[in-house]
Amino acid sequence: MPGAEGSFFDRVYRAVRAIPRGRVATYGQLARWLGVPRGARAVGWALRALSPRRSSRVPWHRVVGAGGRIAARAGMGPELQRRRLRQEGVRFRGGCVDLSRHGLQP
DNA sequence: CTTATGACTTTCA
DNA sequence: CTGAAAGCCATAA
Repeated sequence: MPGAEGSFFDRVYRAVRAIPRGRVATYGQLARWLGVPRGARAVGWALRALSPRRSSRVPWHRVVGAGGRIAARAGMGPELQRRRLRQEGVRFRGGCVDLSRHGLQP
């Protein structure tokens, strides 16, 4: 466990911050990592509540949906997230991230 | 305390 | 492969 201290939000942020550069994690995996196998939505909630100030220290772009699908909000996210991930050397297959290559545990 | 919402996931048709 | 439905968690009102 990455640290069961603090609020759920803090735990989520800490977990996201712990994602190494060039790798991505899915909501479900983060939830499982936090001890809540079915709390994927809650993780998304925490990321949605991220402020621009906090986002600077939380690599939210490294969090994707199941199968490497981009789940960011339509309008602001998908493109920016894809661009940032590619900037970190993440390979894309179609419109999805190659989890077999950049998954949390390859 | 109850209801509604959402950057999700899985299953079935 | 695409689409719809149900399930589960935390937060806000």
